[in-house]
Amino acid sequence: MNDFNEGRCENCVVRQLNTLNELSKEELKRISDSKTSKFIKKGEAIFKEGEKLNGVFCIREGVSKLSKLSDNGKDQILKIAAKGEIMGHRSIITEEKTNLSAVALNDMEVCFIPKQHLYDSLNSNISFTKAVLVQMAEDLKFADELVVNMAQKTVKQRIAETLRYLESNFGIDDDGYLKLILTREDIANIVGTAKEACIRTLATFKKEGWIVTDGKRIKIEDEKALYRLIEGL
Amino acid sequence: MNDFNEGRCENCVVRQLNTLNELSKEELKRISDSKTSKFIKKGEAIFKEGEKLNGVFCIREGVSKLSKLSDNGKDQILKIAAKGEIMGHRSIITEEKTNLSAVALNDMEVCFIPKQHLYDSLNSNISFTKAVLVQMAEDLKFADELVVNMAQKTVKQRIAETLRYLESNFGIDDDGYLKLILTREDIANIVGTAKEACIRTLATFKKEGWIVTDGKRIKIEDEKALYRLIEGL
DNA sequence: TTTGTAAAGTGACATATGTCACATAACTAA
DNA sequence: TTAGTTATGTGACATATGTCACTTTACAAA
Repeated sequence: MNDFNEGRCENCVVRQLNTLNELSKEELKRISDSKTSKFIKKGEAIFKEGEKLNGVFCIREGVSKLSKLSDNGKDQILKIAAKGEIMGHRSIITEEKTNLSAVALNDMEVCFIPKQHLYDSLNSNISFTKAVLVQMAEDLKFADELVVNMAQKTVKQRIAETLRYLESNFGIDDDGYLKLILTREDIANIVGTAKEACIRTLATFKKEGWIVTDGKRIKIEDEKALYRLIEGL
Repeated sequence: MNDFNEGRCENCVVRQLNTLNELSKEELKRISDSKTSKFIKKGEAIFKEGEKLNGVFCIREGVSKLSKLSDNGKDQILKIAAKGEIMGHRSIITEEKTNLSAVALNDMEVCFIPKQHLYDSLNSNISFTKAVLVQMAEDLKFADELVVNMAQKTVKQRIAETLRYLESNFGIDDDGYLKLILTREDIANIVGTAKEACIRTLATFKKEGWIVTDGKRIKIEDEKALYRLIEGL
């Protein structure tokens, strides 16, 4: 975590806040200058559950999964974070060890912001603090929905929902396939099922003509059908 | 929502913030004075999912369940809020309709704080804003854990976990029974299962000698066994 | 290319859980 | 108290899902 290279970061927190027009010019520069960036290879961890973080990470390039180990030894993916998103801020705010692990889903470049910078901003800039609060409130709403889905929906429905989520959040390539390519196991870990069940479910979706697959790649063919499945049954 | 009586409230937000030593005396008084309080009968709703709230509620007395309707028509209980806790702040912060319903589990007295008061404090008092942020970050961590439990644990484990939760958060009465008495259906709605499954699971716990029941009332007899179940299997 | 490893996929099977259809008990309001 | 309603409890059954034990395929490194 020490071999960070100096670098500028126009995305990340700064960009998010910029969007919100909340950070003063000076503050923006201060945070941006202080940032160092690091390259992470696909499959490598940025941080691990239980670690004490010294700052937050924001994503300059690439995608990361945020997951938590269950007592039964399985990994539950709670969020997929992409360019511009921050990771690790929750635990910095409560001043605890992090409750999640972050692992790169493809090659990444991340920026590191020492926690003191964050605390300084939280203490001095109320607009900044409010912006972080609003973000956290939205994350909480998302988590609430996730709980309901996990508790009440079938594996089929959750996988359909995940495909929809992947499409709307990460888009499709020129051939119409989901841009973000996950292993079947990762998909299983998102919906909280076994990889075999995930594979079989995708196979039935394919048989129904709702999706097309090509190796790991998935293309949604019948969005309507997936929607119907997600809601009714 | 209009028949609130004028009243003072020493608990609620004010008390929470007081504990944090964050609110200025004047601010404390301002919020406290502005508050009106209302009595809610067991089973009545304080607000319903999808409503636009004009402020937040804090609990002076009694307990409320916060739940969300799933597409399949079932109610998922996401949180049980007790004396001193605030409800509805998430949606006020993001300025959306509320995503949850709040229903009284017993007779309650709640205070209402108009949203403008909250906004004023959020805008002027950075310590207040930070305190709310920290609270929200903790809620988020709790939600993360809930997701993992829902996704990875069996109904048995989740029910055991719920009993432990009820004991540690609401305590036991003189006979050792859980103070907070819930219907089997409510417990089922907490763990996301059918009420029949809940009833049967409690029956096996009873048969194993881990709990004792008396009508709705439940007493934990063998805490260790429940712990073992929650973790391993 | 070869070879080794990780991922995808399949089949058989056990089991947990949901659903339906009731019976019974507990509570509530008149 | 009585009647009506709500909650508890039980049985039978269908099905979704997890687990284990493999085979096959894709991919990456030597």
